[in-house]
Amino acid sequence: MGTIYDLAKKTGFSITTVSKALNNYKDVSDKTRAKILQAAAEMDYLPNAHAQSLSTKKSWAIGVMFSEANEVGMKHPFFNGIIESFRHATEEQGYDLIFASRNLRNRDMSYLEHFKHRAVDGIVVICSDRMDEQVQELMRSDIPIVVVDMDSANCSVVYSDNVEGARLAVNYLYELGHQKIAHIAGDETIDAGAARIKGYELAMQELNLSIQPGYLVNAGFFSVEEGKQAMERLLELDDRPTAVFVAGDQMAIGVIEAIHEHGLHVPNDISVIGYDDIDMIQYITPKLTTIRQDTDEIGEAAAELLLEQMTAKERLTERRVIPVRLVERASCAPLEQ
Amino acid sequence: MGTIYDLAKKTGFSITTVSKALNNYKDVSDKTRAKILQAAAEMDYLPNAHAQSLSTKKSWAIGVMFSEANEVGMKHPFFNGIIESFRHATEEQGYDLIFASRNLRNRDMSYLEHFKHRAVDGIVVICSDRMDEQVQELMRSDIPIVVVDMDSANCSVVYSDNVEGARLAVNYLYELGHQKIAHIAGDETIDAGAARIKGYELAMQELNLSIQPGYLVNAGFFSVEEGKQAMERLLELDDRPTAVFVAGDQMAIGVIEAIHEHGLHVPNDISVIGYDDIDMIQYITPKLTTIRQDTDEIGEAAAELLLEQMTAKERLTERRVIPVRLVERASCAPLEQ
DNA sequence: CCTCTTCCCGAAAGCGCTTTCGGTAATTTG
DNA sequence: CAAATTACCGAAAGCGCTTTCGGGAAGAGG
Repeated sequence: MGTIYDLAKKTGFSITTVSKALNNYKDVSDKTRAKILQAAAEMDYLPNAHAQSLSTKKSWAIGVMFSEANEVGMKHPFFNGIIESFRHATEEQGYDLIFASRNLRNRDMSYLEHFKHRAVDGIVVICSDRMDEQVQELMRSDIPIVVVDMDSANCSVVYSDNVEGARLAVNYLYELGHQKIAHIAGDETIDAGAARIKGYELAMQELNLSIQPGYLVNAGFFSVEEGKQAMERLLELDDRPTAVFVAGDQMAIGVIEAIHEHGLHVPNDISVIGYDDIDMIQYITPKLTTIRQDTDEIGEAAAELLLEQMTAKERLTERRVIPVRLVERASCAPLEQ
Repeated sequence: MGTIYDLAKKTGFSITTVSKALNNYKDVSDKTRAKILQAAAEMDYLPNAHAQSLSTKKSWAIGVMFSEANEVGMKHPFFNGIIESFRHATEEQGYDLIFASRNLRNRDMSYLEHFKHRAVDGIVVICSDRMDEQVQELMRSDIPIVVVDMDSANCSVVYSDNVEGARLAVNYLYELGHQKIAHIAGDETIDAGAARIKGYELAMQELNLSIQPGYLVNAGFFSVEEGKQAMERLLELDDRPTAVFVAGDQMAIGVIEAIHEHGLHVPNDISVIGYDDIDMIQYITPKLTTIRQDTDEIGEAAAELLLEQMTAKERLTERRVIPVRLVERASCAPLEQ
């Protein structure tokens, strides 16, 4: 591989000139640039990123923080889709993603510390837990940062229009004739969960529908199992809902399972609508009607906001709300009188 | 944050001593070490990773290469599970993962070049395409490397016992009374696909069953759609199989869909067994019986082999074959005469 | 009391690269 | 043809850290 010193020796120029030739400075003649470039090609020269970063104070690396909370890590299809599109968008600009471990050779440190240690140019947080002290710390720091799927006043954020999504769902069910509409919700400590609850309540109010006791049930952290348990609570009610809006597709899967186990039919007995539009719901029975979050768009927006912030020297706090839409499949049916 | 120079100034020692104190050298007294450590804590000192790497020639970073081939990227649940467990295992040793983009500031370079540029300590390749020139180049290089889900003579590899897995599947179907067993296969250019074909043929032979014409159908690259199409070809046969072993769960989903659309029932009319055991197949109807690949184990083994190789200075070429097991669910039934 | 260890510490070189600044040679201008 | 630009190149400092090596001070041994 070799260094610029080797290149200098080989071509007879100084390392200064070599470096300039490599970096397209204008004060080096075409002839010498050509010589140097050729020599570089011949010896497979590659600049050392660490040396570059050290002297330019730019690392071309973006740190990503995933929530470890629910042990989902990079397995969750929704967050996955986002990070994948985020990666594509930043990669085009020449950035690499680095997933930081939290221990630096035994001594464990915070994410912020680790990212400072690595001297990343920016950070993306993909994690729904606003209570996480680590996330708070990141948001307080002065490193360019963008937060996904969570709101915050003091840094750039991008998330889906959850209120509107919930409204779409409720209105859709209403148009099918349903009035007894329940909501199986995500935990309120998670922004997405809270916003969907808000949208649900708003929509019900707008339609002059009252939310019956027990119709709003907290199902925690979006897992299949929690969804199932929540639905079982609804099924125990004397006055059962005829339709239920579920705050996440995974939960919705559990919901359908619970309904089936009760000997009831989806959608004939109970209509179910989910949230997210993860791939797998096209293959369950019945195919799930849901509110689609555009992970591509979210990832791209996040990349855009972060890049913006890395070039601007000051802290920006733009908020980008990505539209959602309803995807009609087979899990909702008109209410039969 | 500050540098060791600041620390030196603050404590009155030389940067040499500061560095030594920070790195637990034994030739610095407890008293001065304590002073330096405290000063470091007070000013939130963090070592600069680039400077460290530059002088130690160790970056504590592992490059990961994903297949971009089928546009799955990090979305595929199987590879995802692997990378997640790999990450956990390497993180414990203090390594960070870096997902390299392939363009360095406009000029696009190969993965190998990029990894050299970044001076990673090792590489993990999670990608099934052995024909990919980029992968070949990586394997030929002298950077420590481990390859997942693919075989190779000249670097460390880890993959599932695909031959045995196929055998398990076929034997299971045979024990249920099936004799007309078809195989919807992955492409032979992919090692996993080829090995499962081999296992299928071997098992059939061991059972003295003949593979009828048309019973071995190539379904390409493991997608739902391709699985569906392959099954449609089987359904057109005069002498239909009573059971089919499908080389991947996603394909199996398509297979089941095709069968249902033909007005037939799984498993009563046709038994289906998949491969992988991805999460979602527990939620389709019927729940898919499958051969489980242990992604946790695979990821850990990969980490282990890579770490081994990074400490050993020479090239190791260990091969680790991870056992698989059959997970019985509801998509296979005894053959009724 | 002198010599030999042992214990601490620091000077300096080096890792590979960027960038400022100044200087010489070539070119243009009037 | 003299003066003023312009074009091209290199010395040197700096980025933040590690590590070798040598030397002084203190303690141990005779």
